[in-house]
Amino acid sequence: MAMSETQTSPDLADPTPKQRDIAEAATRLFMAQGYAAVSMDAIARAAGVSKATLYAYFASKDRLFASLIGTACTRTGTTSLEFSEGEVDLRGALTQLGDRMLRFMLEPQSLAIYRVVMAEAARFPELGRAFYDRGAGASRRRLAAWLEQQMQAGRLLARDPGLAAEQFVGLLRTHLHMRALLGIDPPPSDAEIETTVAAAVETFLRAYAPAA
Amino acid sequence: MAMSETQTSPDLADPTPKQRDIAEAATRLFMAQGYAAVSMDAIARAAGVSKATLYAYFASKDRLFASLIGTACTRTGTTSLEFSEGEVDLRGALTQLGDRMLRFMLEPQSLAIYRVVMAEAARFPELGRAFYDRGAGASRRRLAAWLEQQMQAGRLLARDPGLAAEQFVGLLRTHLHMRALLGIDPPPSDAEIETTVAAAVETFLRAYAPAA
DNA sequence: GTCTATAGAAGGATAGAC
DNA sequence: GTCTATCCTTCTATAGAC
Repeated sequence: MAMSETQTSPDLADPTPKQRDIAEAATRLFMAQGYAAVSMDAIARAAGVSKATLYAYFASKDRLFASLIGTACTRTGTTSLEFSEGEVDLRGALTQLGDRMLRFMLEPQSLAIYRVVMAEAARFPELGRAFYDRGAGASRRRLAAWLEQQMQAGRLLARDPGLAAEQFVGLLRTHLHMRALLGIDPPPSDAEIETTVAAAVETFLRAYAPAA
Repeated sequence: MAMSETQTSPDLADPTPKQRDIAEAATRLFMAQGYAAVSMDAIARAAGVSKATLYAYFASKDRLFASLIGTACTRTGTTSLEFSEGEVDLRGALTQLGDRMLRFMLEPQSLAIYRVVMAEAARFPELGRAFYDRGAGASRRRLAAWLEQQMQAGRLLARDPGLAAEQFVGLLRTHLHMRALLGIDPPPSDAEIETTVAAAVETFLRAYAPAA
């Protein structure tokens, strides 16, 4: 539980096939069921190895979980958002950006990692930080920088770009997202997503567009 | 696990002292640690009763959890939001409303229940529904109805009031909320909250205020 | 490195005394 | 109704054979 740094962590950069099997099975199970509900037995079974092999690669359940979820945070953090440079159709750019971000947030993978990190952030504080810094926080930084460019170019009103970025994301993250997180209804349709994005862009532009 | 409805559930409307002790202890533990991480032993110990007594009141761990968290959803769902009637200082009303909603969302209790319901919604689907219907969904309905009144009175542009309500809440739920959920930093200061609310109201009004 | 087998602790749930 | 004591299962982790 102390998560000491002395033990060998497997080199996930160059995994053996078994390491890959273990990592994939364990990640899938942890994301679906959370930390406490998944046993090392279940992981070993799902990975097709024995528990002894599992423990040969990962010193403990704690470290296995922290390592895998941390890695998952990094992987999902690298969502490539493309920010148009130079002269820009602002509405089009925001729509494309919003569409990409919202679809990403609604992916089962994203929802699962969000759920599990939130649930375990108290027990694994470094996961909360990793998730934020590599995920939402990183997106915020990049979006804020891009919005600041647009502000300096006079295409948006000069406001706090960080706050503007958060507001844009907030406008995207309507109850569509919450309901998906809660597993209340089937995945939203393309039409619902497009409606939400268009409305977010519309509101954002009405608030941030310079007076014509 | 099947959560059948045949078993006696304790009457939580008129609880004995022991029922109260059990309910309080178990709710606190479940909210802090999640379903799987809390043992019936731990609950019995925290409540000052034996496990047998625990099982005299609740047929299983499943039912104990579902009953308590469902109750907690109902309790927190009844956040009294006051909606000003008649002629209204719209900015003032929205600011007051936003302040109240954001502070409520940032309360440790609210964050804890949000986390645990998200984490367990797959195993306890009725909890996801209860949480939404009695919490965010109910607020949305009431806020949407109030916004619709304002729209009909000509104080706001006529738009989809449900979407407008979600956007207002989305503007409030910035990274302040996410960081609090992830336990990343200490509770936000009054100043941070007020800034966030003021910015949300400003953006919302710029988008929804009729042309002067 | 990988397995089978198992130790030792903790889990949910119950029997039986009072 | 409440307790103590216990059953059986499952858990994490490891020893020892190959």
